This record gives sequence, C-alpha cells and structure tokens, in this order.
Amino acid sequence: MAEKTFLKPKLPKTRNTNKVSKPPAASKAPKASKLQQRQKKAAVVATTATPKETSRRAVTSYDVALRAGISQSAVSRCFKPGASVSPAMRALVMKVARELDYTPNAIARSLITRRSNLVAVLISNLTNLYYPEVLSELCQQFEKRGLRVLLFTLPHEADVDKMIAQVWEYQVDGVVAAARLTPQQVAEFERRQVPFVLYNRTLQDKPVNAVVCDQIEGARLLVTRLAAAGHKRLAIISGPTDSVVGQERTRGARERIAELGLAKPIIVEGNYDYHSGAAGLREILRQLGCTPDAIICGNDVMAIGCVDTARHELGLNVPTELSVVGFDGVEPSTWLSYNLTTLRQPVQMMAQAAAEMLIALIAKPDSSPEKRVFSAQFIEGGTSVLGPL
Amino acid sequence: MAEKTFLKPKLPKTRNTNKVSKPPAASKAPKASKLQQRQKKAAVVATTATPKETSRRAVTSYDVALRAGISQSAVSRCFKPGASVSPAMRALVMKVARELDYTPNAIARSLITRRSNLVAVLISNLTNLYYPEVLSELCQQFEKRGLRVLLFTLPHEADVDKMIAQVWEYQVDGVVAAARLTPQQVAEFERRQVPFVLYNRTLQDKPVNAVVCDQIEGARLLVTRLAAAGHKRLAIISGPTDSVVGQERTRGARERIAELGLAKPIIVEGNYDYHSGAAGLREILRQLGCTPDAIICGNDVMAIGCVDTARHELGLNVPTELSVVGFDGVEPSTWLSYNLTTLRQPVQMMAQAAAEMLIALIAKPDSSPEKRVFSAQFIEGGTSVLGPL
DNA sequence: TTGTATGCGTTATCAT
DNA sequence: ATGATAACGCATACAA
Repeated sequence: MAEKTFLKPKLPKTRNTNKVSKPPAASKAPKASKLQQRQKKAAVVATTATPKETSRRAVTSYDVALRAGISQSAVSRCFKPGASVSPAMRALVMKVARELDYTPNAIARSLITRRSNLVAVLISNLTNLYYPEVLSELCQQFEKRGLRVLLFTLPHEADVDKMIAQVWEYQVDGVVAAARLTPQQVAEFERRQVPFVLYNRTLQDKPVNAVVCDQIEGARLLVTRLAAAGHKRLAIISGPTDSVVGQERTRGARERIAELGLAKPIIVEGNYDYHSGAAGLREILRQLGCTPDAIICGNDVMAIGCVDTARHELGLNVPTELSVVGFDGVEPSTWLSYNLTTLRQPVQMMAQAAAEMLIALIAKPDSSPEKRVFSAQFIEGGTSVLGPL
Repeated sequence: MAEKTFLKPKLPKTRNTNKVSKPPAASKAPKASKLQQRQKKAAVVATTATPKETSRRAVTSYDVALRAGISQSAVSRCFKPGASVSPAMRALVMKVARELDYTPNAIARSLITRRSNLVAVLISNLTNLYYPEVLSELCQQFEKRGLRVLLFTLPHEADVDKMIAQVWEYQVDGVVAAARLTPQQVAEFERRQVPFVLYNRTLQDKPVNAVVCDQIEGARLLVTRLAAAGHKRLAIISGPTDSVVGQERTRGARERIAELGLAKPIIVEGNYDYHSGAAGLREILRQLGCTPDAIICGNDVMAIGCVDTARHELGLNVPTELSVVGFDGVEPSTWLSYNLTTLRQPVQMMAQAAAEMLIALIAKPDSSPEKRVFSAQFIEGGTSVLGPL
C-alpha cells in the first residue's frame, strides 16, 4: 500500500508570517509554531529521559502529527466521527496513534467544545439499599450513551451547598438529583442553566423536569387492599419528615384511610433503616396498647425490621396476627424469609426515563419542563392477609 | 473601607507590542488583548440578549477582572489558597465574583495544572450489596479530601477495554479498581503511569498497590471453628471462578479442611446472588444424597439464599440440622431472620486505606508498591452451631 | 481533503 | 502585590 504523495512527510513550513520581526532589543525570538515547539520538547525528552523510564509527559495530538508528518488538525479530525478525512490519512494517523499510545485528552476537548460529557449524579445515601439500584441503572444508561458519571453522595451532616459548588466547577452537562435538596438548591440549578432531572421528587411551586413514582396513588392502593381484606386498625411507620417521598406515602395512606371511614391511624416516624422499623413497631404497640391489624411502613427495610421484630422478638405471627407492608420492592423484600407485600417501583424504567430526559434536555435545553410519572406495582406477598380476613 | 489607590480601575493598557503591524493587505487588525476581546463580547451580549434570557455564556475570570477593573491573573490568584494577595484585593474580587456568580472552571484549571482532581472508581456490579458499602465509603473519603469520583460500573457483557479507555481520556489522577480485571488491563494502568490501588484483589506476578482482606486466613478460621464444633462433612458454595476473592475463600477453606483431616468437601459454584445460594444447596444435597454438617458460602447473600431454602423449602432446621456460614458481613446478615455467622470485612477501614493510599500515590507516584492486608472479623451468629455439637 | 491560525479559561512565569 | 504573557491540548473556521 504505497503512500500517496500528499501524505509524504512534508514538514509544515516554518512560520514567516506577518510579524516583521521586532526592533525592541534582541529579546523575543520570533514565535515558533506549536509543532516546532513540540519538536524541540520531544528532542529534550529523548536526550534527557533514560531509556526505561519513559517520559512522564502525555502524548498529544502534536506528537502524533509530528511523527506522521502531518498537521495537528488532521490528527484531531481523524478522531472525530463525521469528519472528512481520506482513508489513507485516517489509517496513517491511527497507526501512529497506536504506536505512541495516543489518547485524546477529554479535558482539553471539553474546554473547546463546551461539552464535558459529564453528568453529575447526586444521591443522598447509598446505604439505603434502594439507591444502589437506581445508581446502577443510571450508570448503565449514561455509559451506553457516552456520558460519564460524576458521583456525589450527600451525607446528612455535610455541607451540601459546598458540594454542589463542585458540580458547577466541573462544567457538567447535566444533573440527576436523587437526593434531598432544598428548593433553593434546586433553584440554583435553574439559575446556572444546567439541565437537570429530579428523581422521585418535585417542586411545589415551579414545574421542573422530573421522573417520579406516584407515591400517593400507591399508598392509596395499599390501603384499599388492606381495608378490603378487613383490616380496620391501621398504623404507619413513616419515613423521615424531610423525605418528600415518605411524606407523600404517608399522606396518600392517611387520606385513603379517612375516605374509607377507618380509624385515624397512629403514625410514628422512622428514618428508613432496619432499626427504626423495629423501634416503630414497639412504639406503636406502646401507644396503642394492643396490636393493630396492619402496619404500613415507609419503605421495605423498615417493613423488614418490623416483621423481624414482630416474629422473633414479640412472638407475633405475621401475617395472621399482624399484617406488614412496605414500599420500594428492593431485592431483600423478595427473600423467602420475608416475601414482603409491597409496592415495587419500576426502577429500571424510571432510571432509563431519567437518562433519556436528561440527554434530550442537554440537546435542547429550552424544552418546557416535563414530569414523567410511573405507577408502582402492587406485589402481593406473604406478610399481609389480603383475602377476606 | 476606602479602596487603595492601586485598586482603582486602571484599565490595562492596550497592547502596542512588537507586532509592527502588517503590510500584506488590510486583512488582520492588530490583535486585541484578551481583556479587550472580553469587553467586546460582553457588549455584544448586552445588546443581543433579551433582558430575561440572560447570556448562556459562562462567567469567566475575565468578566470578573473587567468588572473589578483589575487583571485576570489577580482574579485567578484570589481563588488559589496560598497565593499572595492583599486583603483588599481579595475582598474586591470575591465581592464581584459573587455578584456575577463566577465559578472557576475546573476543566480549564485541569488543563494547565495537569491535575484533574478526578479519581476513577471501577466497580463490577453495584447490585452485589457489598459494593455499595464500599463505594459509599470511598466517596466519602475522596470527597473529604477534595477529589471527585468518576464512576465506572462494569457489567459483565460490556466491553471493559473500551470503558477503561474512557478513564484515560479524562486524565484521572488515580484509579481505585474494585472490579474483575484481567492482568493485561491492570498492566495498562502501569504503562499509562496512572496511580492505582486495587481493592480486594492482587496480581500474581507483579507487586501492586492494593488493599485487601485476608480471605485465606478468614476461610481457615471459619473451617477451624466449624471443625472445633464437631462439623465433619463440609460443603462449599463457591463464588464464580473469575472472582479472585471467591477463589481465595474456597482455597483457604479447602486447605484447612485437608489439614484437619476432614473429608474432601463437595464444591458447587455460585455467582454470589441469592438464587445461586438456593440452587447451590439443592445441588449439594443432590450430589451428597444427604445433608452435610455445614455449608460454607462464598458470600453472605448466597448464605442467606441457602438458609432460606433450607428452612422454608426443605424444612431443614438451621443451625441444628445444618450450619451455614457466609462472608462479608453485609447489613442483611445482621437481620434477626438470619443473624448469620460470617466473616465481616472492615469495609470502612479498607476504603479509608484505599483512599489514603491513592492520595499518597498521587503525591509521590514512584513509591514502591504496598499491600495493606486487613483481617476479617469473625461474627458468631445463629446459623451455625459453634459450641460442641 | 488538508494545513494555518486562533481560542477555550485557567495557572504559571516573569517583570514590575 | 500586581499585571502582562505564555502555555495547557484540543477543535474549528478559513484558506488553499
């Protein structure tokens, strides 16, 4: 495969441009072209570096151009999908690039294109058991579409504002927020003009892009089923007050309970973990003085804590003496020991929707806000009696 | 607080430098200074943009400098911790920066400093229940130390090499790999001179930086305890063959079993999930034709699957008829329904060690490889009889 | 199709 | 302490 003439190493001509040289002292030499600079550097490295300890300097497109005897822009073009490059050129560049281990520098690219291909994912706490599933799905989706995930976990104590500042610094193309944020923090996204999608949370006042599961609908459905099965005295172990999702679940349940004319439920507050489910049950029994017919827990893990405590600590039979239901449909809820009655969120669909939305938003930033609402799926497990009592 | 004289808006003098203008046609005007360019752009934006739709252009340090009547480098310095800036200057810059909502561009900074403050975290699959804990800890540690986490999840099917290529493109300062990588892939880290720490895996041939838990020691301890309690016929549900951790656990157990002169154990292979624990138990019973004294599972989730299947499907009493032990010490292993006998890995310490090591390595790249080995903690739960049988 | 020249927004190196 | 200027590595308009 003979090289075409125009690919022969023709060194770019030295730059004798409009700069008619300088009178003011013999200080500054005429500026060398970047390629020439590179040439010099390469020479320095070659003489300086010991053979085995190869240069710490990264290989750049200039190095490839120099070696191939072409221009830097030619190299750049060869790495751009739709560019107009002759096959011979592309082959040559790719060959040399491989030889030199050249990898395009995404940082430099981002600077010029103003697209970092970075998306920030904000997540409250990964220990929640539900969020890892979400994160996993989001990652898959974004990776599939050529976006990299910059992960921010927001522990409760930490200074969230300071963390969010980091998001701006890195010029992310978009943000998925599955974390507890104040309206002010969300407003900041808007002000910064960074496309963002909220996951399982919305704003009261402003319409925003969001993917949510209809928690109220789900909670109502749950109560309806429990009531139909004859449960009369219901109790609730709610999520923490700063969890929008938790509040909605509680509200939906309470509303439906009232509609059905059932007794006003006892509500104790949990924080989504196993122990607060256990503590919640004990507190309910203390307040009520007896066993309720059913306990609605703000998530599966609390429900699991509740079931375990009922069975192994209090000697209560679940479901015959007490029904327990949860929310989320995390994997452990399906384990044989629990086989929890719960409302499963379609995590995969929701994550996919969030990724799709964000990508569409990045492409077309001024679309009007959209909210995609998914329904939870009722899972009839073995921790509740749902036939007639 | 009167401004000092030298802070008065003194516009940088226009650039009448060595360029003695050009004869060749009236094409190129003398190059304007960056500040002047910026000034012009700002003007264009002001006249073009509608009042409410503020400019999409990001605010840069030039904008701040322009507004404050100082040089761009002064602005830059004010955002650098140790720089020598007068208090008055700093105050002025910060005030204007706040007014304009200026945020330094980390991308541009990275380009010049050659430090991205980005670390890549490579994780196999987040659905493993053990990895979210690791990831969470790693994140905390890195965030605390001013590094951002670029997350890469490696699904089994995906082209790992292509994913890793993305790591190089983003010029990460370091890598923590808690994923199944081939020795070639690890060698690539080395060749690229990117500091890296392996989490819970090492290389056979080369010494590498790694944080590991001593799986062999743990497995041996487990067998020792089981044997001391009188268990004679042991069986193993191993992790998948491509999991180094799993292999070591199996090897340690097998060696110790041999040393103690016990019968050679049946070994069936699982893939770390709940169902493969269940399937593993059934397979063991099939092969053995009877119940073994104890089953050692490659991780907690398989152990849980094993316990559940024994109790709820096969009607076996755990631990009186069958002991089951696991590895990891994930949260569900502590739940009352299981109260699993297991070896807990000190995840928090390990993650902290990994972060520390990587940061030290970034600061001093040519340190010789170190391996930090942690011991697992034996947790005596209720799924095994460990007193005399 | 290919090369030249420029700019992205910052930090670093000077000179002042 | 401050300002002017040159990189950093790439993509892109424009000229050829």
